[in-house]
Amino acid sequence: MRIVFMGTPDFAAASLKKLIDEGFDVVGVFTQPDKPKNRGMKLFASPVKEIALSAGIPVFQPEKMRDGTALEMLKSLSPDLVVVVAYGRLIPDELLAVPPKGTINIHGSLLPKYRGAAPIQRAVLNGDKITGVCSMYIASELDSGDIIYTTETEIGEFETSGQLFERLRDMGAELLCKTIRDIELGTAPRTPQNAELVTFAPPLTKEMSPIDWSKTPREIVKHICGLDPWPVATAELAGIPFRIFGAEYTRNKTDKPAGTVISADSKKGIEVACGNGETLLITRLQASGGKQMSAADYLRGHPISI
RNA sequence: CGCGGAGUGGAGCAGUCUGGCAGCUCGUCGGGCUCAUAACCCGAAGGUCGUAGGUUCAAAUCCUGCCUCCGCAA
Repeated sequence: MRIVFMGTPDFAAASLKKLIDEGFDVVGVFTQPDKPKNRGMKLFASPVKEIALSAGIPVFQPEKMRDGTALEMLKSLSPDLVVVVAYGRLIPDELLAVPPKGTINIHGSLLPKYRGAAPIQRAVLNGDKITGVCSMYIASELDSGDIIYTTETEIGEFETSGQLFERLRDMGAELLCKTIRDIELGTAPRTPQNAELVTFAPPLTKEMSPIDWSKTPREIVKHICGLDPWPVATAELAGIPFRIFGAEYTRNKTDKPAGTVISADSKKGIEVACGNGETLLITRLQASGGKQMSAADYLRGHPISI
């Protein structure tokens, strides 16, 4: 079965690599054009492109999806099935119509929950205990297609979006292989999404970074974990701006206003007042110009007196 | 050459502007004290000051090249 793969970031590259390793016949790869990134604004190829090139698979990087060139590229490959994983573009209907076995997608949530760009981060942010990945047929409307298979997993209390991302990425690659095999055998199920349960996961923005200390400790922990590795939670503690990476629960109570630094112990970390008179211990942070470090290490070089 | 920050014993920092003894908070090791400790007291080890060159009687400090790490820019 001739397969065309479309994807761009790390999340997609893992699936592509799995397909290649499992011996699927990947005849072509679509990925977004190289973009300038990082310091120096150097041009970077997407992770998917690197995998494809090292496997000797032809790479296509159309600038636009709707001017006809992408359609011609796809037709020339005469795929039986198209697989899309985090391509970063909507696929026009005329491309969806090309492969006889359909166009499928891997999504990082239990659809119909969390349609959209940031399903994994939103699940962490909202404090969900369960999430997962699913495979689905692509329909014209974003993430609205019929579900094929799902895999569930628990979210750790202190698991970051980045950590969950890696797990779901690998689970997604597994699920993709199973899905393709069953499509080939003709045994793949097809379940429409329950429209009443649809929710959306809009992209994260930097405006979300500042911690709202009036929330509960758990909400703040979820905020910190959900925004890691991007855009990262921020807070001003004792007047100093920090990026916050880790926290632990305490059993302490305080009558100080939310956001007040209660203690700064170079053995433990920085304890801050939250909502309901509860407190949270900040254990990992980064000051401007420095690198990420434990709060205890920071306090050894920069003592904070209460 | 997109903008900016930083490299100093094992960790985190000060010292650099104004050149002149390698310093602070910890950790480690040894000893002491205590019913007890992530407590306290005494002592010790551990550093080519990122790297290469330059200026100087003298460079962590001033000048130049290079390397590495970090933030912005998605």
